[in-house]
Amino acid sequence: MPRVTVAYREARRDEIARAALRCLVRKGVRDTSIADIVTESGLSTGAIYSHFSSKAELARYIVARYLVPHVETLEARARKGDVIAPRAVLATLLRAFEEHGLPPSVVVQFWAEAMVDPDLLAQVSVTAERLRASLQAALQPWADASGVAAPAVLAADTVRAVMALTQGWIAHTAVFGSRSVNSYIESATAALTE
Amino acid sequence: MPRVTVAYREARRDEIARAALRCLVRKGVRDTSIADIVTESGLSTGAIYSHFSSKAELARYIVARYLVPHVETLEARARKGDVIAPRAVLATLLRAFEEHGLPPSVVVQFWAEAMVDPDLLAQVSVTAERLRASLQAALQPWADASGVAAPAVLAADTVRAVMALTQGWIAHTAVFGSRSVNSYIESATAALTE
DNA sequence: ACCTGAACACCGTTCAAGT
DNA sequence: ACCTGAACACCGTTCAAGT
Repeated sequence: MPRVTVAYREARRDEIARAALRCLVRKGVRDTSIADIVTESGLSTGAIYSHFSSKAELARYIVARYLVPHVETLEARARKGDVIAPRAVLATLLRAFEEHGLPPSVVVQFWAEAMVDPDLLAQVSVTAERLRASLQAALQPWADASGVAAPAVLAADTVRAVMALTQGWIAHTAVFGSRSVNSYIESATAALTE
Repeated sequence: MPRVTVAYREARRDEIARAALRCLVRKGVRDTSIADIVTESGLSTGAIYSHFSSKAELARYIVARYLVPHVETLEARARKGDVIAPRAVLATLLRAFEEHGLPPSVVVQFWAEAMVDPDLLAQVSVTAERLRASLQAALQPWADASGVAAPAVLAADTVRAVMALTQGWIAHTAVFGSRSVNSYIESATAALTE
């Protein structure tokens, strides 16, 4: 029987996760220790471990708690118009990402963590699948209007491409420094259409 | 005064780096310990530290030693033809990458390391700059033939786009599983040209 | 039930001692 | 000069003891 309410527990988890996220943004995933999170949150080691079974589970919680709202914002934006072209979806996706607080460098570090933590990879995959399904729905009118034989296949392939292009922008921005969304889309288009 | 030749020293560094790379591919960057490299190489902790000042310097050496040859192979391929379109450069780049042994998941992990190790970021930047300059030279004939007012600017922008598209393929493959080079290029083109 | 903080196993790195 | 491996500071995690 819980002595505190579920809401209290969730608030406490959130408090820890927010403190952890501030550390991650400041110091990076590898260089953030439990001791850092203890200092940042003002709690003790044991308190953190009574809410999360491990550092890895805390990372998974952060992905679920702070990346999913990002995805929801992106979903909402992608559905604002009616017939939306893939370029517009990509631009919306990248601009929404730019405006949100999560730095590309942190996203790349979570990808790397997922390469080494199967549970985190599963978490990332679930989040990505939600985004994928939603973007595909947003692109369906465009695919239908394209007059192609199999518009569902076109929409599915196009969404994967949009997601890969988003990842390209994130990785490029993280490694080589900030890059304008417009010039990325324009030069990628020029490169592919020759 | 060195008791052994420079060549011997370099061979020893290589021996350690190769053992380390086998560990990285098998266990991931974060989960490879010095103890693992000691076991894999058959040397002692001290022997490794008498050749590399830290684990970070070993990582930098691996990037310089095993990524630069990749880059050289890509450079060579990119220059095989005469007037090469960006799509062909991208396809060559991705296919060369596919055929070489370095898994995309390891590349993503090195990006993440670079986010947290300024010296490694500098190393990655130097390697990338070499590749960039070489690909730009390979694309110059195409840019000149395009009849645009500033072909040098077009070539420079296009190369950045090709590199970002390559990073997109690497990140997408690492996170969502293996993806065919052709379908990636085709669906990205379809997405951008609407 | 939730929390504390000392204790534990393990990590990267150092260094006195060998050859 | 190169190498050994015990020693050190620090990491993530556990757990007996408090409230």
